[in-house]
Amino acid sequence: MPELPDVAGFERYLASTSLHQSVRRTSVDDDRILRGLSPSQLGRRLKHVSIEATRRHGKFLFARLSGDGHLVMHFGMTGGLKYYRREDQRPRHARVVLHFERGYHLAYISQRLLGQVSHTEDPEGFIHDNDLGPDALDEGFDRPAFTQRLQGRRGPVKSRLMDQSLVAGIGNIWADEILFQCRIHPATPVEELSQGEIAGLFDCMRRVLRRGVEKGGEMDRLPPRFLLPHREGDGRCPGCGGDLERTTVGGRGTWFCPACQKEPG
DNA sequence: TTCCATGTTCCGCA
DNA sequence: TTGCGGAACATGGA
Repeated sequence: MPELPDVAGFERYLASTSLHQSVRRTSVDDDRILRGLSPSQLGRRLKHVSIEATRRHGKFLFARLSGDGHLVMHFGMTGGLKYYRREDQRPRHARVVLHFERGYHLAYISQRLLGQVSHTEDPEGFIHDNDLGPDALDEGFDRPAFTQRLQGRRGPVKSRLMDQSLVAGIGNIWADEILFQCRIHPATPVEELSQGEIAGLFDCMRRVLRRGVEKGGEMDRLPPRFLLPHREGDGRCPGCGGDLERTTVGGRGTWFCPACQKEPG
């Protein structure tokens, strides 16, 4: 689930449940989820410390600590957060759990272990070191900046949209939605897009992701004119009513409307 | 049983 | 040297 809209939902969830609560202890269920620090190092970082603020960049979620630095979370292909009271409410695949002084718990969930939990002193440095482009919804990110970052790039537009070093936050699901709303075929080579199409793509990206964030990433709450509710549903294009098609672009399963999104060339 | 999955990284090739 | 495509990774559901 976790692309930009979902992680934005996790950020709100984290901020509404877990701020300003001192951590009594931390448990790590599977240390393969940790990057660059051991379970005991994480435990020391978090002991008697609270989360004071949250921040998201692309698919990464940062939690600023009252001690030093920030807790960093990435959710891989499956994952999320759950705040709970009783131990029998502990979710399956909880890999890291913060146990708060007042008796509540916050679980970081990652079924396939493709996510990561780490620590950084400096989110800006972390973003740079991980070669992340600007967040797709960053206020300061605009059409000219997007166009410039696309300059000289090649390959299917969908693959470039999912390239985190170009723009951070878009994954396989929302890339399909953006391209559908923009009426661009996902396999279109990015070097074949006109300036106007690139500008339109940027606008679609912002509009679609903002709507996704509003809905907290929940597909069934999206407007019916969106592609996402139809790909697992009736399989029909909400624009023309024709059958949606599934293909592979850049090795990833891709849904599109063959009538509305014209084949390149 | 086999295939597929909303992500990232690493390796080979152009 | 740089950038792109595909495989690998780990787990579980259809």
